[in-house]
Amino acid sequence: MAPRAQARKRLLEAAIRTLAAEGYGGTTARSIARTGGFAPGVIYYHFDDLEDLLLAALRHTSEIRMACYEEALGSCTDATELLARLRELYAEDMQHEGHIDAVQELFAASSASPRLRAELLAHVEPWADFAAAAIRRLVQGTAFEDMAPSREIGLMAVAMFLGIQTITHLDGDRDRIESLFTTMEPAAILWDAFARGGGTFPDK
Amino acid sequence: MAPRAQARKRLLEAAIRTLAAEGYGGTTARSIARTGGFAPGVIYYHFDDLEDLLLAALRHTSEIRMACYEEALGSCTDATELLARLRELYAEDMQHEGHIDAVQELFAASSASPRLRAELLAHVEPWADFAAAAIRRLVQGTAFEDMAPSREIGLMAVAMFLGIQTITHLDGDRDRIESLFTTMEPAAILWDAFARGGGTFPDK
Amino acid sequence: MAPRAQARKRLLEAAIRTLAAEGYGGTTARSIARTGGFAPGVIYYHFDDLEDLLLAALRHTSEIRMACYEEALGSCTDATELLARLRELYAEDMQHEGHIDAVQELFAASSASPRLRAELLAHVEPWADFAAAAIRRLVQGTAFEDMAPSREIGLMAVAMFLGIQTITHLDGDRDRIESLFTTMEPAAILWDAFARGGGTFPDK
Amino acid sequence: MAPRAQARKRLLEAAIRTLAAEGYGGTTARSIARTGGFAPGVIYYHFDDLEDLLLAALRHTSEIRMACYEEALGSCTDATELLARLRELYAEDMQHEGHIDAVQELFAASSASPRLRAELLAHVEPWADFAAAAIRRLVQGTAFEDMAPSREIGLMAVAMFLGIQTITHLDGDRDRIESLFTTMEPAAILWDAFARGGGTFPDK
DNA sequence: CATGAATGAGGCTTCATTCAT
DNA sequence: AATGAATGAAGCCTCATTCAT
Repeated sequence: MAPRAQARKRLLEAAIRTLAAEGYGGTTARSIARTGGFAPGVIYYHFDDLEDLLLAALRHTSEIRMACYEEALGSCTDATELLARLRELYAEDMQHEGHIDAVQELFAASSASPRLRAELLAHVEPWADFAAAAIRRLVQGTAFEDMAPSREIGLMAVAMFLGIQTITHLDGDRDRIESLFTTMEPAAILWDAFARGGGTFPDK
Repeated sequence: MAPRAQARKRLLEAAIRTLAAEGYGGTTARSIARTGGFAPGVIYYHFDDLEDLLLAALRHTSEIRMACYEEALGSCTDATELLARLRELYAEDMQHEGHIDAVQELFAASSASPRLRAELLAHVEPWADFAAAAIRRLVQGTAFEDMAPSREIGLMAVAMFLGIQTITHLDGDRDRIESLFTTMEPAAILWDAFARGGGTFPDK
Repeated sequence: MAPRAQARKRLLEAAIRTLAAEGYGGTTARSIARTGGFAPGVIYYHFDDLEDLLLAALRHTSEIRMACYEEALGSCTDATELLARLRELYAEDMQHEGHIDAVQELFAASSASPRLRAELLAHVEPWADFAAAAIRRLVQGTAFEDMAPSREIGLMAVAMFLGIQTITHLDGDRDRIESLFTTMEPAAILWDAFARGGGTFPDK
Repeated sequence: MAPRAQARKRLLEAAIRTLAAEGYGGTTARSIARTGGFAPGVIYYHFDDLEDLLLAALRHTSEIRMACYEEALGSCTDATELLARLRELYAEDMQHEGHIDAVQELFAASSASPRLRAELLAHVEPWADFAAAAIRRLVQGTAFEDMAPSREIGLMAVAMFLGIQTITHLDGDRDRIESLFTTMEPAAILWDAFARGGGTFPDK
């Protein structure tokens, strides 16, 4: 790998790790450098500014995660299975360096930087589309098929994800999310029964 | 009103307005003082430090809004009506000095301050309970009555609210939220028909 | 005197003294603060920028000096006397905190700051006019009266002054200037004789 | 040409061009390298440090210009012609990569570096001598011959040149200099008439 | 109660310079 | 000979906070 690209990657990952560990407010040139074990000056050798580095880090991590999610959920038509896979993906996210926490911090900081805001907005769109597609697959063939204006529903799904993240962040209690997944399970089972029944509820 | 309390209130409101207008990053002792038309020093006369002021501002605004919401939604058992009232409340929120934007900024900043985090967490709980109660009223007497572990559902409602706020913040497009309310309308109508039918779907 | 104005004056004078002592390159927020015995932050309490402070210092010192020169030379019609008074003024300049050296440094730095450049240009104009007026008084009633397009001549006088400063700066040898004044003396005497002779050269 | 010497020359010229284009403040190792299309590191291969490069650049450009001036003015005994040739040389200077601007910037920076100051001083001397010689040729055979202590007059000529440069720099208006040359023309013509008359003024 | 001048720490960024390749 | 990544010091500026008035 070119030394240039390798160095950039080191910086991107130090930025992500710092965001996750210290929050946006604690993500300074110095703290990133400390995390990555390099001098603060290097940042400016590879990026125009801190904003530039953070933007690049956002793109870097978002691409990686989007690819994972697409592969894992791309062909899922079953609510129960969808839920199970989401649960796994989420657990995986939590272990990988804190990608999600980093992104969360960037959302939080968005009002500080127009460029960051624009970049985040550009990332929300594909995630909403992706969520909408997943939901469309679920709804297909049921009575709700025509009713769901899936664009808005996709956006709501992304919103819910963000909101849950935000709250989780507050107490650092990741089990809370486990408990939400558990809460959803019966609903997913019910849904699948309904959908398989051709869109009518099963007799109780 | 005691002059002391009046002065405090001036500070609290200046803090809220500054948070909404400049974001957390732009909320400094100086900018708050500029907004409120007083000297920066006053802040330290009434509060221990900036964190203290911000915490008090959070409590102040949250109490006021909670009272409004309780009065407006407290007795609502009808999904269509609930949606309509939420819509009104939201519009009202947007006009009142930016309470919501201010709170949003504080969520964003939460990772910077443990005390802030704790305070926000303490506010999420009652809002989740409140949302859960509203949902319980909706579900009562339907087939879903026993199924919904309403605590978690209440939390998801709050999460969704936060998430939608976050996204709205990104592009400043408040119409997007209007469009979500519109999206939900048919679902609310359908639900009411189902609920009034004693928990069975109406024949199509 | 208002504390505000007093503080500003302290800063202006510290800036002038630092410019004279350390040169433009050595005139940093820190060095100015060290010179004046205050914290670097104060500068930004009273001025927008370092540039702003330096501009204000230029105006401050230029006004003071212009007033002195006007008073001393305003009514001088005699070359010998003019020269003698210039000599005194110059000696005085050298003792007063280094106003001249400071201005010299700002000229030197002008290519670093468009605003500084504009300000200096605005100061050159009145000095050139002032020099032109002095020369016009000398020439009046002689054969050269109509010939001298005094605006340009005034500019040349200012240029010469600046250039001599620049060179003097190089070796710090102030006597060199004394020697120039001495060089000019016979020419001044000759001129006065010529002028008093109604514009014809005296017999040798 | 030895590759070594060729490389040095590239550096020298890049330094001159950068000084002229960006000013002393903008002349950094990086900006010089960018101008010349080489890596910043090369500078330290050929020179001890930046100061060393700048000093060498000063010598380089000064030698070249001095040779030009000597050739063009060396034998000129006529004020009118002297003026005309100076005008040409000056126009030529302006077109050649900005030698003059570069030197001007170095004068400006002189208080930052004792070595630079010494070097400039060493260059002023020969230029003053050169100017003195030119003036001596003009004065020869006139009534003023004995009066002019030409060393000081030479210095004043150099000073005036520098000062005019400084002022020109301020507004970037090169026509101003043209206008000064035009202003001097009648004086030169008058002088030549006087000198050719053997040192007495022509009858009017 | 309130003011506003002052402080000092710390943030971002640039730069001369070094050094492994 | 040349490259370009990396370093560490230092510059500008902002900010929470204090304190004399």
